Amino acid sequence: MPIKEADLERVRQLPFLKTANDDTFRRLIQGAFLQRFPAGTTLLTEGDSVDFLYILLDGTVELSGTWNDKETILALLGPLSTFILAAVVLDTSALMSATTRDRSDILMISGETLRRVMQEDAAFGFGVSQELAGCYRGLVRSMKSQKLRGGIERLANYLITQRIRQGDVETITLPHEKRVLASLLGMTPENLSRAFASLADYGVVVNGPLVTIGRPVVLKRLAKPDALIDNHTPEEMRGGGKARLEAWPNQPARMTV
Amino acid sequence: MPIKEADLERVRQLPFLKTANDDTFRRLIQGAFLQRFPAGTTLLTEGDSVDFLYILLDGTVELSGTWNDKETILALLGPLSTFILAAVVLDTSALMSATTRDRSDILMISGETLRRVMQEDAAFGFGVSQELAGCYRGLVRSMKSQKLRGGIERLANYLITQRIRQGDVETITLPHEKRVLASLLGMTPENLSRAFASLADYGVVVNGPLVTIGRPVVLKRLAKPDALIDNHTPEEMRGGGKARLEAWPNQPARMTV
DNA sequence: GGCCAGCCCTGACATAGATCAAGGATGGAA
DNA sequence: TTCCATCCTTGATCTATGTCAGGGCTGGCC
Repeated sequence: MPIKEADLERVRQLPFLKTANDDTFRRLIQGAFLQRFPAGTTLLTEGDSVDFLYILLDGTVELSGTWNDKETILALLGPLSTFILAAVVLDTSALMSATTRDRSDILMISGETLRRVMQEDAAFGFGVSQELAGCYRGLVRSMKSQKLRGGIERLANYLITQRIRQGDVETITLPHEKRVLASLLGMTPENLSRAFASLADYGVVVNGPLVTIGRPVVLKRLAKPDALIDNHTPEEMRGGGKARLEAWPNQPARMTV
Repeated sequence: MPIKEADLERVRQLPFLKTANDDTFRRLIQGAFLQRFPAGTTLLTEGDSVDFLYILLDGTVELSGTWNDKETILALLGPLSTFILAAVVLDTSALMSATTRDRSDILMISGETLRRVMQEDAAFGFGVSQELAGCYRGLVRSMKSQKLRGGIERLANYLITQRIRQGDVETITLPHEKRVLASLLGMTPENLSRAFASLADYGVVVNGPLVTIGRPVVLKRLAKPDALIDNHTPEEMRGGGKARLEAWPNQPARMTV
């Protein structure tokens, strides 16, 4: 699948590639290729050695981990997300599996090339560091959410985050199946159902994938959102450019825990 | 407190400083200073803006997060650990609080200088990326442990990890108070106590901070340790040098979840 | 020695969350 | 249309974990 010029333009705007010089960028995409995967494709299984950096241009990718026949979703990525960067930088095997959840267009960049050019283009290397730092901070937030909050509180905060990211609308659309959301939030589908049911007392009405937040203030009083856990950054992340916009440098709508 | 030559030597051996050129290193330590803190000092509260990179030369530091009057310990660091690197790289505020747990010697490096030299010395920048990637992977491991295992299993794996790091001895010494360990493992002190009690059936005998693992094989059958969650890297990390040694590039004995 | 604070353990109890089982809604395929 | 698979919900039940209260042990200090 040929790489379209428009795609290159989009990729070039990624924070960690924006700082790269033209030669670096050229070398990175030289050996890169774009591939379209159907939904449900396993791109990578945990433990696999990693040869490519993946950049999701379109679609959805799920990052998951397993142990003892149990599985949990660690992140859900939307377009213009980078993944398994850490494994590539360390030239080691992946700790998470990556699976497409929708049909997805993915740009794959040689890991070896990436490591090489990082050591020659300091500005690019700095960009990669920033990206990694953002990923790290995203995980810290997830971890705090997981260890400090109960299931209902995690859900309430998820809804509030979605509401902001979808533009302060009254009715949001859940971007994923409920059982997927449940795993992301660290609970069973049954418990997610019950959690939604308890939120009825707080003005939350569920209708399939549509969730109406009737009394945001009341919900907020329950959720107690916190800038040091919940990343309420709306849409304008890409564009601001240099601004610190903190963690998750390139995270669009759907991500979170 | 003057920086001793021996300390500089040790710091210079940190993986992410080893790759730096001499000029970079000189510039980093130029404005750096070494400070000794008593136990229980809060170095940084979550939400604070971060001006320095901290390098723990001696002692113990706890990284914690809070929400809604609850607190949880996210990591315990021993000598030659770097912390809040991510916040420094992004020039943003800290997501975790940092507190000394023993008397600690800490080297503080100007964050601004760090960011500047990263953009001039690509090899150093690459080292920082590797360090960040290692931290990220450490957190992924913690997250998987937290979401996929129950409390007893987390404890069992913690003990197995400690046993390996302390040199495959029969009796290990818990490096921290039990209530601290409980928080790190994501449970209450009461539950940790009970978890230890249930491990008696698996040959674990507790005597204050001394834990004897009588039947490691039996314990292992319960714990089901997994290379993609538990980092069983023993001591020789520092020294191997270039080897990928994977995550947590500079993590000595006490760390884990 | 006697006192006190901090840490740890234990039991009783309450709550959150998981599991099991059943049934309803939806949507695609025959 | 009918059939079937998938997803979601709900109730009953069980398990894990948190909470509260009591008490023992230790070590510092008067």
